[in-house]
Formats: sequence, C-alpha cells, structure tokens
Amino acid sequence: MPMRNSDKTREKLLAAATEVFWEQGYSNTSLRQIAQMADVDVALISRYFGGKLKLFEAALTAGLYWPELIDPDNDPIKVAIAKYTASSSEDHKFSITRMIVMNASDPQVGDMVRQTLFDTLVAPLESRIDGEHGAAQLAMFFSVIIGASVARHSLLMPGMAEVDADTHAWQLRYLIDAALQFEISEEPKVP
Amino acid sequence: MPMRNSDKTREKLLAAATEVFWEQGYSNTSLRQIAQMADVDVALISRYFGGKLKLFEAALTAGLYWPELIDPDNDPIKVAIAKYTASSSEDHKFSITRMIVMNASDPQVGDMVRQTLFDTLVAPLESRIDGEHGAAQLAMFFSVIIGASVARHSLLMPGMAEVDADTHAWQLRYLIDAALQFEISEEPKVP
DNA sequence: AATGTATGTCAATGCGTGTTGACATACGGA
DNA sequence: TCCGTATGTCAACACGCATTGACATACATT
Repeated sequence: MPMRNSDKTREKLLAAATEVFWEQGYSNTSLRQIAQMADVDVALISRYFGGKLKLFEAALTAGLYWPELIDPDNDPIKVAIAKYTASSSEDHKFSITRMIVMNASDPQVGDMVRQTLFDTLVAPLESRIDGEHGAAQLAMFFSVIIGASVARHSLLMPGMAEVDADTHAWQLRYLIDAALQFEISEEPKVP
Repeated sequence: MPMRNSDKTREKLLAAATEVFWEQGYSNTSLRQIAQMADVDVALISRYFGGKLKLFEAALTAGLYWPELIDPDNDPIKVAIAKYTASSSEDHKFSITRMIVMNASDPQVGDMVRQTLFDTLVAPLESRIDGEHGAAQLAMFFSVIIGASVARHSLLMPGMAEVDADTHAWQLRYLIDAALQFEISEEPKVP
C-alpha cells in the first residue's frame, strides 16, 4: 500500500539519520537502524540518497545548529559567545561534542566533518578577527569551547559535568575571556 | 615451526594492539589487522587474551603514557604542567587526543576509557588540590588540555595546528594558568 | 627415546553489514 | 479505463567480522 509521497519518506529518513548519526557517529550506525527508526525499507536509503556516505553528508549539514550563532551584522565573536553561553547553551550543548565524536569515530568521514566545521564555524569568524594575535586567539577560543564541551558532555569530568548550566556557563566565559586576551609574552606565566 | 615462546607472541600482539587501538579506536580496528601487524595468527588473540574486548583493555593501560607525568613527591599540578608542556609534549601529544578518539569510537568501551582516565589522571591530582574552587580549577585544567590537544592534533584547527611546538606550549601554559586562577566572580568578565 | 603438554595453523561457522536487482503495487496522465 | 512511471517490498548477494574447534607440530619432562 505505497502512497505516493517520496518526499515524506526522504524527510523521515533524513530526520532519523540526523538523530542517530549525531548521537553515535558514522561507523557505529547501521542503515538498518536508521530505516527501522524511520519505518522505511532499508533499500530506499541507497535508492534515494545513493549510499551511506551520502546520507551522512546530508545529515551532517541538517543537524548543525551552529549557523544560528553566527550573526554577520554584529561583532561575530561576541555574538557567538553570548549566544553560546546563554540560554542556547543547553540546546546546542551536544553540537560541538557530537562534532568531535563524529570526527573521531571514523577516519572515513573525518575530512568531511572537519571541512563542515571550518566552513560554518571558523571561516565566518576568521575574516572578522584582527590584531596581531587574532589567529591564535580564535584558535584558543575554539579550543576552549571544545575542551569544555567534551569534558562536560562526553568525558563527564567531575567538577564540570555535574554542575548546573549557569555555573558551567561561568566557567566557560571565564576561559573564553582568557583566550581572547592571549598574547605571546616573554615568558610563560606558570612556573 | 612454532617455537615455544608464547610470551613473545603475547607481547607482539599487545604491542600491535596498543599501536592500532590507540590510533584508530575500538570498532574501527579489526583483530585481523592486529594479527597481521604482529605476524601472528588471528585465532591466538582470542586464545591468549580472551576476545577483542579483553585485548583492548590490556592495550588501554599499556599505551597510557600519562602515569609518568604524576610525581607524588611534588606538587602534582605543577609537575604535570611542567612535564606536559615541556619536552614530553610532542611525545605524549597524542595521548589525550587518542583517549578522546577511543572514548568516542565505541559506546561499548566508553565507560572503560573514562574509568581509566579518571583512575590514572584525575584521581591522583584530585586529592592534592585545595582551595574553594579547587575542583572547578582541576576540571578546567583538564578541559583546557583536552581542548588544545583535540584542536591541534585531531581537528587541525588553523592557528593552533600549524604552529611549532614551543608556540603551542605557550598557548597551552597560558590557558592552564588562567584555568588554575579561576574563581567564581559576581559577573562574567566577557560582555 | 617416549610421552604429554604447550603452541601454532587452518578451516568453518554464524552474524551483521551495505548494496543491488527483481518483482509488486499505487498513482497520474492519456 | 488503460498504461507508464513512481514508489515500496522482498530476497539475495558478497563481504568482513569475532570466535571456535579440530588438527599438527615443537618442546620439556620422564
């Protein structure tokens, strides 16, 4: 009793793929699992998307919440910080972590994930940063976000995983602030 | 022409397993690959180690370079920082990143990886840290190391991946210094 | 030298995977 | 109403995987 709406089928598949790919990574996810979750036959995935890799590619961009954080009309760094550390934090909390997980989970998709990360996150901010140590500050900015996100949500590091969202936001903004004030000094500050 | 030295065989298997597990993670590594690298029959793995999971468990502790960083006779934080950011940096550079990769590569081994991470890294420092914000500082300390390591070695973030070791060490020590000076203030510092 | 055990070799098994093709059915246009 | 195409269903394939058991060989002990 097939009803003629392949678009709906495609949407269901993409939705299921986005959810499970972002949660489990690439190689730990099977097409049968996605198909079952979408209540669709497995064969239709290869038919409609052309294979697992293509489906992953579609799910990668579909599940990316970060573009909302980039506001080209304002100072991008500040907007990103404000939005990330504010209410959106818990909504987007997995976005970075999942990105890391997906990048790490399979070398086959590593380049793809990294490229998407750069295009949607780093590049928009890169042209706006200035100053002598702008590049380093930007890298350290992301480094801090990545570390905090992984420590909190993936590694469940004590002192960071169990605290409430506000406390974590404070920790995060403190580190971000430090990262953005970085400049190379004569000697490292830690003995 | 089997020669009677099963210990040697076990060592070769463990060495190969350590190398490839730490590089590729759990589920992306096959026992056949390990066996081929060690020039040993696949069946001996299950015989000697009792399965893939047990072999991974052995390789996990065997490949951990971090215990060297913990010196119980001195201030552990400072020793860890000094050793990590100094010459050992490039030797151990992958240790943290690989830990993330292995943690992410398979949910089956996530708990094991995390437990090992805590037992060998966090716990030894945890009892030594003091002050009101000691726990948060420790978490942020690791958070910074994780973020910098992943950004530099796994995500290849521009501004952090292509710089030389000394420059990266400076960035790292700067962030560590900031993390250890953290205390909750009235208002976040970043507008 | 004979024997039993430790060690290594090989094949087979069962399972899950992504992908493909043959077939069936419902729909839209003639 | 009839036909061609779009959509869905099902089975099978070829592959790689971890694991197991039967068999062969080298060694240590007697």
